[in-house]
Amino acid sequence: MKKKFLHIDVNNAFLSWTAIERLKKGDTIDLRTIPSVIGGDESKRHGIVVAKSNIAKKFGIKTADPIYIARKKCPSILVVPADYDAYRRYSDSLYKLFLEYTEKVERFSIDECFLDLTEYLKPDEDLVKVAIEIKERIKNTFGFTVNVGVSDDKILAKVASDFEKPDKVHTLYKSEIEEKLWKLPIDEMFMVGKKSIPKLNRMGIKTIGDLAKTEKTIMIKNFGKYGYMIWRYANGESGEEVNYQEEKPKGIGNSITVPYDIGNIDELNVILVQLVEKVAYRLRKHDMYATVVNVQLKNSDFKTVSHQKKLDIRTDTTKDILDVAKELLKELYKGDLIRLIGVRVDGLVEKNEMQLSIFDMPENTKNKKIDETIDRLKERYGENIITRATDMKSNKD
DNA sequence: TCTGGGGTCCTAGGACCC
DNA sequence: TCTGGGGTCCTAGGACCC
Repeated sequence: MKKKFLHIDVNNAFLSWTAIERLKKGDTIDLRTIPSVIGGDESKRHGIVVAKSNIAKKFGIKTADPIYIARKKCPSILVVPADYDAYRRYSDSLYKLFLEYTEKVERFSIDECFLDLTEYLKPDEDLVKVAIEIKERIKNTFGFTVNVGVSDDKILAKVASDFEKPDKVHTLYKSEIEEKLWKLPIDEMFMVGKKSIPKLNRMGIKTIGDLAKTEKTIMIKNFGKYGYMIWRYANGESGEEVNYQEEKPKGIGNSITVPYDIGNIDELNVILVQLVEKVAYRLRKHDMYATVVNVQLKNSDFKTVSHQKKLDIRTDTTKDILDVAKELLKELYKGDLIRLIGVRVDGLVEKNEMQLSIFDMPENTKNKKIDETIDRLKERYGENIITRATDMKSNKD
């Protein structure tokens, strides 16, 4: 049976959502009607463009541009900070709305969802009509616009939602790919990034059609699995399904670009503690254990290095993770100037799957108790209220 | 270049085992 | 030792996405 997929993508999500929030709070200027961007704090060296208004876009401002570049392109640009709590709320409301249409909803990112309506439409119901209805409902209920892609292939639905914006419904059925997809330049293909483009160009592949018509075996020979994947995508044969079961995370990470380069390990350790606190807290909120700990450093030359360690025992305690993270940092740090430090836990497993080994319980009990207490305080008073006493030595001398 | 942060997936090479 | 080949696990790094 022919599948019925929708891909819904919020237009300029972060900027639209911030604009609405500010209007609600009495601001008279709609960020969407002026040259504006959502950006990080330059004084903390987080200064890049996260989202832009359509007017800002007309000045040539692109996502991930440093803000000083955005200012060069448009001196009158208004830079506004992000409000991730608000974004999470809008995302949740959207998701709830989609569940009225089908239980097969996949949250692909904070501002994108896939819907599988194959078994949820009445015989006389038209998929495009439903798409338009959803789009209009969102606009009327929340005050922001979306694009909806309609297709019988999941990835084609995603590509379709990226066609002309904003506030549009586009179809890209498999039967339409020759006319609507193949003429597009290769860089507009989903999953084709700037590293692959030169290599594809050298093979004479300039359009998505060129890719689709290249021999499958040649793509596999040159790009391996990845080559086969993008070849299928270009041919409208992704075969992918909507993953609507709530997906458990496979890893949880936290990293920060520090306000100034750091050249000593004691200072790095202090930040490492904060990062591990956050990561371990989120890990416990997911009711999961980690089996791998990873520490990453980026130096002032933007060179990135990382070390990871598989744990002997799965854990969710801050202390266990911190002990390993400190070891990894020590191994990793060669004395240069550090711009970014990050911690990740990987190889996550669900708690209920765990075979309780009585051998690793006693010494863990104390740390578990500490974590539970801290988590409760965080829930009551907010995430930033409490931080474990860090390495006091580095503050004393 | 004054260049963020959160993810997923893949690959290549080394260690180790039989 | 002038040392095969296959499988698995682990690690580091990179490409890509939003």
